[in-house]
Amino acid sequence: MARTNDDVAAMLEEYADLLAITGGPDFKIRVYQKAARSIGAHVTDIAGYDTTELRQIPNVGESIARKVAGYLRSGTVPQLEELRGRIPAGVRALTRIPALGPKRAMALHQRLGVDSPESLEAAIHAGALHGLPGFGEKTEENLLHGIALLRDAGERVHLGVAMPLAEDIVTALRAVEGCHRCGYAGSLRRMKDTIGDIDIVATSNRPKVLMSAFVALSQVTEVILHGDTKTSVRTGQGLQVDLRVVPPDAWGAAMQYFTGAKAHNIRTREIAVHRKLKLSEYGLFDAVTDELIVSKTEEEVYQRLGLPWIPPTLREDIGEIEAALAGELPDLVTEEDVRGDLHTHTELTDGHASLEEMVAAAAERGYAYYGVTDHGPKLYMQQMTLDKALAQRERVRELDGTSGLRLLHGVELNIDPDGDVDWPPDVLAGFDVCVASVHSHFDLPQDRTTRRLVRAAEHPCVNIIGHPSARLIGRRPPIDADWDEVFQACARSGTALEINAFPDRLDLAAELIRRARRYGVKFAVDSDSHAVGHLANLRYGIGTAQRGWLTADDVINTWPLDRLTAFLRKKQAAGVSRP
DNA sequence: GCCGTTTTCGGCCCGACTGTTTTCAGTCG
Repeated sequence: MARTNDDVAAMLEEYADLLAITGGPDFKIRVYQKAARSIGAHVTDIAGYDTTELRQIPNVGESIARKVAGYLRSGTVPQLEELRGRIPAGVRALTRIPALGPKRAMALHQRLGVDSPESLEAAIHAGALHGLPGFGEKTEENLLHGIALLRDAGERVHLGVAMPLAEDIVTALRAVEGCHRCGYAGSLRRMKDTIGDIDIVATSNRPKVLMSAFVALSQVTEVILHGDTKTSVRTGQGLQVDLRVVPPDAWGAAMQYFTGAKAHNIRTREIAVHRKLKLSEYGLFDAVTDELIVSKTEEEVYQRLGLPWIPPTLREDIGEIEAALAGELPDLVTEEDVRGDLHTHTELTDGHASLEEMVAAAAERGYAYYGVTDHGPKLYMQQMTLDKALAQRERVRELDGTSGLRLLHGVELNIDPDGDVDWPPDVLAGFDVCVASVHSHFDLPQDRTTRRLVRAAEHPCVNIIGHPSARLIGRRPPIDADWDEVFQACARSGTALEINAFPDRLDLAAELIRRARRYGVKFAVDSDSHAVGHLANLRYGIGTAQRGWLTADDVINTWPLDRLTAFLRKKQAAGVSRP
């Protein structure tokens, strides 16, 4: 079930879209978009807020507060209903066609009665657009292409798809003659869990050479636009890749410009304007004389705006500007802080490598400790038994300490629909670490799912709730729980929440991490590796932890071993009663 | 419609590319 805030944000976005289609003033459209973002990013649920409370939220003033309060009460907003009455829903859908915006969507609707992508396609084939001002032959062609693209929707891809592709392209471009620097920016650098397109920034004094090399890459199947400083292509899997080339001295300004979410960039450019400056991808300039002030590094750009450097993973305009101004940016956890992995598998259950191979790979990564957590017996297809687990424990103890790596023998338990787990407490007490996860029954009603997770968290032997929402990005929605209640149970019982680093999970998601953190919950960033190559996925989990504003102190597997083991044992020692 | 170390009124981010234009509007990121 969508949270109230997301529901209200969607309502305000629709209002902004309909304003744009009806030709409303730009500043008004922007304000509704800004209010939608602020409410979407607001950490507490606004259900039950009155207008006074609503107005405390940035970009929510008298008028929007009144609309939202009315919406919370009655589920409707008269002004929105009025616009909906004038603009069929399909006209808003038209603006999702690439290269067709609100202005021309409205023109098509008014002049031809077009009210959906399907009716636009029919109108083009019928020749109805001939003679319509602003719609030439080439435009018709582009619109048909856009409709086709929309139809077999190039879905957003997860980090595990986008990152390797971006790294390949960056590597190829760095080898091109005249390329000074090259890197990826955009949502990929912000480590967003899904990526709509890839932004690449390069510096060179000979941009044309780079552009030619770019469009000639083997991954490229279509050139969308091809200019001297900006070129966009589409890859075989339908992903758009943009390359921007700027002069070598503009590297910092360009990376700043192309990394931030749009909202973050608007904020930084507004700050520039207030200081009589102008910020673009070429640098920070004096607004009056147009004289260049800084451009070489991101640090310089932020510094001249009166801000500390803001880590890419925070650049969403969800409070990082305010935190930066107040000197309260979190000291984010990094991959270097991580001392071990606490959720991994071997071929004893569904892993693809032996215990020895996994341990060697973990040692290679320089970990201080490493948890082996094969599945418990309740996941029947894995055929786990207590004897097998105990035999594995003996082997783990033999390997412990070799290559300087302390091994923890653990288990990934299955949380059943009632919140119970595989083995009785006396068996579980023998494990060094217990992860417990949901693997089935994903669509229970909210109250049952909440109780299920709360009971698992309160179990005296469960240390970590694995992939807590059980989502699979693009394939399975998160389970529906009252997360605030779950987070409180975790904080109360000393149970950590996992940030599962598998790129199609990234679970918990950043928004829920930010909410959980407010209750004082601790986290474990784990790879859930089923093969040696998966250990490196941890970086995606760290990116997600950063997007959740976590510091190393929030993440138990950055702690020294003695602090970690104290945390893992504390529950049982405290004798938390079995629910 | 919102906001304020420039302001309670008067502002509101910036630049590239395309297509249809003869200098610019629309769209995008």
